Amino acid sequence: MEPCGGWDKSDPTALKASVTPRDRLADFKVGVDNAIFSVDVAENRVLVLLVQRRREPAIGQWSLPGTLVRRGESLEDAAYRVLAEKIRVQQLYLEQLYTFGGPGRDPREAPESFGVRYLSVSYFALVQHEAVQLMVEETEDIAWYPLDRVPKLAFDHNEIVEYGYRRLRNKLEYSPVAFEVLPETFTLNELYQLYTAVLGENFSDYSNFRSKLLKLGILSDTGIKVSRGAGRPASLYRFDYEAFEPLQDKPMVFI
Amino acid sequence: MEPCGGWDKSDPTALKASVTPRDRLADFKVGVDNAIFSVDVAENRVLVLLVQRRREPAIGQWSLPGTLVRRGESLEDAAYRVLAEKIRVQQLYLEQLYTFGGPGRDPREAPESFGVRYLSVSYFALVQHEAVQLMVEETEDIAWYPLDRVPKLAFDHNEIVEYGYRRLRNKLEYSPVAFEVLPETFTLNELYQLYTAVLGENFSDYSNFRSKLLKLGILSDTGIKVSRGAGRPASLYRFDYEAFEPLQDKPMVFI
DNA sequence: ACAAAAGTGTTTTTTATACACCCATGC
DNA sequence: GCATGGGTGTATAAAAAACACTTTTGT
Repeated sequence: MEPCGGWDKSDPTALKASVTPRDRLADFKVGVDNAIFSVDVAENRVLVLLVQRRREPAIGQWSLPGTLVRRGESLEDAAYRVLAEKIRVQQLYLEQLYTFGGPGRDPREAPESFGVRYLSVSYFALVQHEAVQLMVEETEDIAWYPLDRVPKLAFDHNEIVEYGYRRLRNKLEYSPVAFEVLPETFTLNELYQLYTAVLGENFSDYSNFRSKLLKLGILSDTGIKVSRGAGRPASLYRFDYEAFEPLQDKPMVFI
Repeated sequence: MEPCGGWDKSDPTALKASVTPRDRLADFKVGVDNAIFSVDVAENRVLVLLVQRRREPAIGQWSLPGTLVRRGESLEDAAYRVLAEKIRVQQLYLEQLYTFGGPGRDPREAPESFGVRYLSVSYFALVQHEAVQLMVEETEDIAWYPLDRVPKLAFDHNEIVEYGYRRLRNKLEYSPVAFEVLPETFTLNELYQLYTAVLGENFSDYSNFRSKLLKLGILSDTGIKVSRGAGRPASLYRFDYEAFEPLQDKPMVFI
């Protein structure tokens, strides 16, 4: 992400360190923070899941749901665990986002201290908004926030949200994530709404979106018609995993 | 720049729980492994920098240059430090790649080591091959390997190389990394060779590549001609950072 | 002169964009 | 009937891909 110019950062103490390297190594606790997104199609907006911290540090502040990694637990397992603690959902997409791991924000992590370091591996998740059930406890607030109304979060979680949203837009354009988060059958308009909510109103007009997606040949018409209020009933489509398979390594654009 | 986790760092309620979560947290050593790529334009191939391990575990096996993170050292600093220990180079591009952190990925995680986990934050780097000076010590082998001849590496490093190469191709297509790794002035053919080596012979023909890049308006002709052996002398171009700036957030394709 | 590399232009095909218009339903 | 959302087609512009051709050098 950031190009780097001069790099003469060689540590003068490196020589000394090589004598007793073990003692100078940092000890880490590793945390996982999830940027969980969903799309509220009705309101045409993207939401992110926040929890209110009920412990120090940053008690009372909103933050991303996170946890420390336990013995024998993989990073991804930890991510799934926090997720399961906060929401119940059938379908979801999850992938690693970025790792934030520097010292220096916390005075207790001063270079010569013996305190442990805390590293955060962030994960990006996308869930189907309508199907999510929040696991609200009395002691903890948990809520969906529209992206444009996210408050100041604890730590640097605002940055993680930003980063995650960028990833969301890229994923929508270049991968079939949308189908991970749609019901098994859906109308093309529902798909279009999803894209519109994330990418903005002007990303493409509906009829061009239709033809482009249908031409890809990865959607199959179930033939079943469904009526959403007034107007002509729409066809229900299904994502065709078999047809997608051979395309999966090739770059593709879902605009 | 580095957020800490959203998890708590000292949990008083945890201790009175029947299963004490604090004790069940994993303790980590965090390592940084660099996938350092360069392009040998003359031989038309992509190279990755490997070192032969001098210490346990996996002694004698080839691996990516890596190190454990020290107290007070950021992840990126650690990445720059290993880099500086292995090579000397003026220009480079470096960014975080992925974090591998499953239990059991490092043999040092044996039971008798009291449950310490080894986590690897990998970094992707691209350097100018001609300008690199390898820091060869008597005790350590260090070498450039063509991608198609990379041996079985220690740990999960083959996977990291794969992942890094994928990143390299994407970066070349959608960002101006190439210019980070080219001399300040270069011929369009040198640029083309770089792209060809990474993306393969058939990614575009030379004349189309030329017109496309020139039409972007981010290269300025210095007017200086230079003769590479036989044939008509080529113009030296320079990457125009000012002209690129307004385009930098927009998606762009360098194919 | 001629091979080799640089550089220009033209033609064809494909893709993107805008938008006009028909279709099927609820009220 | 007519408003509403679903769906098809067409006309134009832009971009990608293929390739023929000219220019300038070394030998």
